[in-house]
Amino acid sequence: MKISKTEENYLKAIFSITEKNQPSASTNAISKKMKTSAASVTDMVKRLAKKKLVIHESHKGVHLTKAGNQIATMLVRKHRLWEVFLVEKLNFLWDEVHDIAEELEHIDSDELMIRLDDFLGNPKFDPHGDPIPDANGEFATRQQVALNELKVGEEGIVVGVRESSTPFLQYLDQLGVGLGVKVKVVEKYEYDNSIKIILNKTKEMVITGKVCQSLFLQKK
Amino acid sequence: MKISKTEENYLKAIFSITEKNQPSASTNAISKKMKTSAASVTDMVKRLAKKKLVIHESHKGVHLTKAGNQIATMLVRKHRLWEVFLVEKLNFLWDEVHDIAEELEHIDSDELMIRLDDFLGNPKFDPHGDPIPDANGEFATRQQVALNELKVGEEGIVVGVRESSTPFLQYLDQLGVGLGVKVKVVEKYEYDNSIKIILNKTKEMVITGKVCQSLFLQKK
DNA sequence: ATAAATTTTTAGATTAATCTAAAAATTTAT
DNA sequence: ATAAATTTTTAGATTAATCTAAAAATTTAT
Repeated sequence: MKISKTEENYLKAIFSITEKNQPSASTNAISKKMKTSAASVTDMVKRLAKKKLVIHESHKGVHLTKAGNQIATMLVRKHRLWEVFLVEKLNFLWDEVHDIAEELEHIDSDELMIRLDDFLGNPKFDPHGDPIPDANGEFATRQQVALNELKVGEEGIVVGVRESSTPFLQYLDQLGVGLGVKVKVVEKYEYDNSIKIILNKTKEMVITGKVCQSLFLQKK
Repeated sequence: MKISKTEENYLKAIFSITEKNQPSASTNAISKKMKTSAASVTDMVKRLAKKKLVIHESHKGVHLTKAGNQIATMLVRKHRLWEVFLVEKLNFLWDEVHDIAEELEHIDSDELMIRLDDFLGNPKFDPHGDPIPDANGEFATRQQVALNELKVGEEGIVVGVRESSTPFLQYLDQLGVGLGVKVKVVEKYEYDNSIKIILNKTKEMVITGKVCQSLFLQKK
């Protein structure tokens, strides 16, 4: 069965909406993510349902079938592997790779992905710290906490970000925060949830509660 | 101006037909290459003409404008650079890369191609020995002759093939012929244009006139 | 619990890319 | 040089993906 690039993008949108325990994705939520009209979504959802990639009850939202989920997961795998390639091999910055990977993920060749995976050393996480599902669709898990959950005196290493928008990533670059950076919590300010930290045992700074929530660390 | 993948493929088809001094590509020739009906070609050609990518006189065939030629050349550049990547970095064989490169060539990012080119060491020829146009669209040239033009006693190194079909390339693999192989002409048989050669100073064999015509060598 | 607001679907159109069949134009062969 | 063959174009349809406007269904608020 042939699946168009557009259909693939809808599957990915539904996947990302239902990822966080949401039982189903609403027409509106999908149209927002896909930047199309709600009417287009209704149409497309019907087509995907005919192909058994989603389950749709009128006015109740959609969720992926096993087959649909498999396709979406492989798109995530391809996206993240290409991002590793772009950063590790072509020296792109972590905030520059999303759009290109968005195109590369639609290249259809299992053999290519096997070889790319090997070439990259079978990475388990992408340049933003997001897990790369393996060829069977299994996501690696990792012991991690958001920075705002650390107590004063505790230390950790940055392993991921909650959000991969270009502005956020560039802001982190400005602060000197990236994956692998050591963080020690020096002080916590209840008043606005900001935190004073030391980066790599050298650089002291205060960061806002908003940023703290979006940084994942592995405790030491 | 946005150019669809389909439009790009038509431009490439017209490029490859007109490449060998043909002043224009006929509707039929394009339909054969694109595996579509002649009617579809007429339609598409009109659309490309409206975008100033081709010149079309009814019933007389089409040729690329400067802009159309530029796009086609960059597609060739991208195709061949990706082929180098697939063979050099991902260890694909030279007969396995065409279809994947056919997809990768449509990825639209100048920055990506600059970095890929650098990563690969700015190669001038692809895994089949075909020249890779530079970012300005200039093709490298090379002193080369077809094997059938060598005289008895002359030697050369295989630098290219006239045809990159999978069967031909696999046949060459079987013979032990690939880019970089040294060839010495030992004898020429007028009767059927076959030639007796020695490969890499060790392996003697007779190859047919058909194969001789399709192998390009650099004389020593 | 019903009216108002919101969400979703339906109806009807549009555009890109394709098709087949028929008509028109061009080329080839006698 | 004209008839036959071939090539190209036109006409009219089709499919995927999209849209706006209106209708229908659901949810929210009084």
